[in-house]
Amino acid sequence: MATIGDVAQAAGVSRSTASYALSGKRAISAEVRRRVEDAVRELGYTPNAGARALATSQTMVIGLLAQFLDDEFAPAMLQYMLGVSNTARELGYDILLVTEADGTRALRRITDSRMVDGVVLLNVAERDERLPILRAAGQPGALVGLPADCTGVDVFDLDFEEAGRLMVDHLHRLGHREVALVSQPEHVTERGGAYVWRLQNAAVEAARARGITLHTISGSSHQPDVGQDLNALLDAHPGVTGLLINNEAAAAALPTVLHERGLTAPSDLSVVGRYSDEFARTFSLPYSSIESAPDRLGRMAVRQLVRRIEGDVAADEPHVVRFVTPELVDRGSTGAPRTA
Amino acid sequence: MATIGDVAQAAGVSRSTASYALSGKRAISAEVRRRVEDAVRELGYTPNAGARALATSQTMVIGLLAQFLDDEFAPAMLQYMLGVSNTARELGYDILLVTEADGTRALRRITDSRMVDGVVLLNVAERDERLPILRAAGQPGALVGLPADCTGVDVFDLDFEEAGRLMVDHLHRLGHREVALVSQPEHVTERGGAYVWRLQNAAVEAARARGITLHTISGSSHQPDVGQDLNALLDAHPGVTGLLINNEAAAAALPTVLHERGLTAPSDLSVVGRYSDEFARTFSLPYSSIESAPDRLGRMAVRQLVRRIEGDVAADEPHVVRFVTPELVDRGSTGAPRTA
DNA sequence: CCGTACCGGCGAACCGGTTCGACGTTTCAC
DNA sequence: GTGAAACGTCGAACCGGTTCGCCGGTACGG
Repeated sequence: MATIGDVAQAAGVSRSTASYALSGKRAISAEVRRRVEDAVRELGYTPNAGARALATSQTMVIGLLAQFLDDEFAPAMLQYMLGVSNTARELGYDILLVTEADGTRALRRITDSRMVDGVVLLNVAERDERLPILRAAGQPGALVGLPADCTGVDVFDLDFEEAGRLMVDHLHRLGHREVALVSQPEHVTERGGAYVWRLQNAAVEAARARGITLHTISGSSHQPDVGQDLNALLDAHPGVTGLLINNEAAAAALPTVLHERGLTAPSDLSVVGRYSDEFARTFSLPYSSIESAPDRLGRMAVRQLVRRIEGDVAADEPHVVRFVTPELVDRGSTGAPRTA
Repeated sequence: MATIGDVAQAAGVSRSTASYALSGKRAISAEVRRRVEDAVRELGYTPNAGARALATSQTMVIGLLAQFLDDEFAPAMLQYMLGVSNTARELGYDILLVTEADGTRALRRITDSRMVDGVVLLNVAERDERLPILRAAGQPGALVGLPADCTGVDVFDLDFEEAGRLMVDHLHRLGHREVALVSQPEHVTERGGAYVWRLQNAAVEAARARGITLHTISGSSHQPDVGQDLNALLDAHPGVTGLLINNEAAAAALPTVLHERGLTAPSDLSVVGRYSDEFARTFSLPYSSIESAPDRLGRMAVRQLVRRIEGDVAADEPHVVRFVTPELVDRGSTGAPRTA
């Protein structure tokens, strides 16, 4: 492999001059610049990433910590990862992917060894063990998901409270008076997936304010079971005319369940989900839903992270906690309740 | 951050001695080793990855090129990625994730700049543009997917020919005489997804050998459409008693289609799919299927790649092309044909 | 008793970049 | 005509590791 020394020699200049000619950080005569650029082309020179990282203490790599927890719906994670990865590349960064089960050890490893310039944490829990380590590392970090303590990091998440209200209000306006909310499995909540009860609490509150009945259950995240959960719910509350689904597995199972019970949306039952548009298209879920916008959140996180890395933002500028306003995508699965 | 110089100073030895004490590449007295290790602990020393890479020309990073093509079923890719990532970590390597649309440019970038010690290519096409670049790079590479030209790389793939035969034989043995195969969309095949027709050709051949009728169609990879494709198929060939599904989207859509037509498997129709067990569990697909073993393939690819990187295998040792023997997971969706 | 081998440690060079300070030439204002 | 500023280039130092060669001291065999 050609080094910058080879380039300099071929162009008949010193190494430093070659470096300046390529970086443009000092004035270089047009003639010399041309000779250097020719040499680069001819030798197929590409700077050695390790050497550059050592000299500049910048790696142009962002760490992506994706936590795949049991009982969580994996395909949804892919959307976030792609949003992060593609945006990073657009901004000139590569992605070091970490899927290690022990996220704390992994985070320590990549920050301590200076493999990355900053870190994106996905699937952040209420009290995420990775956060203290990230703060100690002194590297910028951006989160997708809302922890209890946001100091020192930039945080991005869907506004799940607003999502809960929106779901309830939507059905309330259509005339529904008894609805049910299916959440993620309890493991997820206990492990710190705060978004589950953020949405649920807001929905409960909105239902009370509107004076309508809201049943809440947590459905399994695996498939034979979640179908049974849904059936049990519908059996237990025959008066329910609307379903709110904050559980991807439940959403995916719902078409089959409704078929089996001979129900169709929206004539028999109104349904509102909460998942990404991509997810809806892949599985042809015909339900109106709150767009969870994973690619957008990943994109926002990386954008802000890169601003911090590159110092475009003053070090003392307060960190942001930004909530994406949920939008309801109408797929025609809601209407007036059946006039039982 | 502490450097090895700091460690050496704290331990009262030279930098080289500290290095040898940690690497064990030369004999060091127990006393000195203890002092060095204490200093490491005390200072929280972690070697700088860039510096080490520069000195050893080893980065301990593997490039993972995941190609997300339109009209291909994205969630399946995640399984491969996780197999690769987790195995790499077990072997001491980190993963540089590349999802760039232009895989050739990305591959050139990460190899030329020596960011990685080797590369895993996913979703390899019949004539993959990334291959010539990989060969020119002179870095070891492992592929998941079978290209036309395998020279210079290690290749791992499911034995799709055997899978096609297995599907046909299985239904033939049960007494079926007219079956249909649903493949991926034609875009996928045209773009070089050779596995589609590798399976199909073998299935056609096996059907001829057994003297049974096999209809073949290519279904859409998106959902509203693939359901229609399936309905059209069943309408056109009412004599079909068995369905072979080599198309994840079709498999996911099938339960709904069968419900709508009032059919159940296996009493009305026998069904054999081709997808991963993980996929089956996530979507509760109740069909017997050929296990596509994405995690296993990813694991095999990384294992072999690391062997090459670490020189455990002689440079001239022939490269391997290894086919995983498909296994049929019985989920009870096949039986004797209905005695129409 | 001497030569040799080995042990344990040190100093220096090297990996391949970037960047600072210096220095000789021009250019230009006064 | 002279001093200062700007321009273009170079040499050297540095980033933080690893590794090679060397050397003094000790053990050991002949």
